[in-house]
Amino acid sequence: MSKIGQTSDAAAMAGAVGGLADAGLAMTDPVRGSVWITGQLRQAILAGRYAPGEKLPAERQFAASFAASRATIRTALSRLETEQLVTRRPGAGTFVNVGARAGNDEVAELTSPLELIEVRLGLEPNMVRLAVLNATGRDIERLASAIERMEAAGGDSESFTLWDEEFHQLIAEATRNPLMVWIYRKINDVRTHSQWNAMKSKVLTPQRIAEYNEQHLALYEAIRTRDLEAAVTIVTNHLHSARRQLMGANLAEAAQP
Amino acid sequence: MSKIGQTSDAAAMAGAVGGLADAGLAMTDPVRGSVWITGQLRQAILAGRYAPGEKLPAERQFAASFAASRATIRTALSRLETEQLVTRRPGAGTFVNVGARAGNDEVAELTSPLELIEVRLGLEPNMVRLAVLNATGRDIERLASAIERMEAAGGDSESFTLWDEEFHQLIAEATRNPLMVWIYRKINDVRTHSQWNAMKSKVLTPQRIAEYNEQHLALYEAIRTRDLEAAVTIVTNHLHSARRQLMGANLAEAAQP
DNA sequence: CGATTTCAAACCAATTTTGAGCCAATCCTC
DNA sequence: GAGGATTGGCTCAAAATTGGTTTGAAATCG
Repeated sequence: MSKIGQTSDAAAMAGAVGGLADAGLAMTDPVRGSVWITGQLRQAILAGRYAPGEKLPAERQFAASFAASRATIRTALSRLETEQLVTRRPGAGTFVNVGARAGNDEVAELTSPLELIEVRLGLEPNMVRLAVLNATGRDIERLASAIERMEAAGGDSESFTLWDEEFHQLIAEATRNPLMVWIYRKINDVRTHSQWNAMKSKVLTPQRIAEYNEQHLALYEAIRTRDLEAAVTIVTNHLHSARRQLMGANLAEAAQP
Repeated sequence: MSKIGQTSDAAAMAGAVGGLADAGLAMTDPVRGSVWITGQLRQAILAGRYAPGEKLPAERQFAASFAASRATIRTALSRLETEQLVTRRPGAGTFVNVGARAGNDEVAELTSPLELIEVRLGLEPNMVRLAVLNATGRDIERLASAIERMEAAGGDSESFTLWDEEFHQLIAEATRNPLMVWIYRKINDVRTHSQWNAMKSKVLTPQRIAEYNEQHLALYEAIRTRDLEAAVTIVTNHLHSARRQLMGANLAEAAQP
């Protein structure tokens, strides 16, 4: 089940990085046959692109979309029917079976670290802004105690990850905005589930952890003193550098297969 | 304000990577038949857009809103009646059953319209940015067909609300970012929830609907032509004006208890 | 070459959708 | 209370759509 999701992610990332090279080469396409189409549709269904019970587009429409013949589409759909993923009713259409849905956790699996950063980049500066404006004294106290614990903790990547997650959640709560808190809980979900973990050991060097801790401390100070501009700047810079490092790690990893 | 401009270089790289993930560019929309309409209405009821006991719009009006025949609407409503979600009384109308509310969504209940706007202000400009960079041809097509439906639909608040929600969700999907899609689904939940509905009739005047439609059209054009700056500007202005109007309505309401 | 797959076109049968019209119950205004 | 407007309930036949199937040629690959 989830095995497929993982492979698709890996394929997507590999394709993303490798694609930069063969962007202009346009070599022979990797088998755009019925098996490939089967995979595409299976992934689309599992990813929730088509909801359970939903009616899929008609075979003729798929044929046009995939630039394939209807017969090819039919063999692909037949496989999915064999896998109990869809049900076909003559005259009516093809429907996604109810058992074939992607749960909430699948979103976490499907989201790449880079995509995560992109979302955070839009969200966190604003979040910090709201935190500076709306944080209560109690919120600041909690942040302070979190900072204390940070300084007490060792520089290992494991405890850093845990602490980092909590720190961000506290900031989210400091906005006093229920929706923001909910969203950030989801983001933390993704953060822990995503392939970030795979390269965590490579990215989170002790030196870098120390650097991040400095930034966190500065951010806390900015929030405490209600220095809006500084807080936003710190977060923005932090995320930008994080993304830069992330992409660097991605490329480095893909360069030596 | 120049915050967005700074990210342009990095954004371009993100676009390059994300753009390659559209190997499934030949993906098609789910079919908009009676099953789809059933799902839309079911979700609307479960999300609380229509309060228990509330009277739904007439079948003929739904037919206009969904651009479908009345018979199609009737089969959809019949299914909802079978699910005990609604009750139909000849000559009177269709009413939401009292037990039809889904599990109380705390977040949607607790989030005020103003808090919602605050989150959207942080999220949507970035979302649109990613949409401009990553949207596939298929995404643009879907937006185009949505725009067509907008122009075909009447200016009533009912069909506007339905359409507006779909339009924003399409933009979220155009980012090709699973996390973004997930988050925006939640935002739409909150958006359509009760508190906003209470003042919907006051805020959504026909004139304002026309104004919003213009902005939506402009946004679509900006996305289609990949005009990043224009798209971000439109969204930002839109949200700011929405926020202004919202606070105005809030104040007016609070002024006369 | 031979085997497999893909393609294109056509037709069938099941199903859905549509459009029109009319009825009866209910609601609203005068 | 009377009358007009609105609403859901219902019928019916034509049109459109959809999966199922066949056939034969073309393309692909070992």
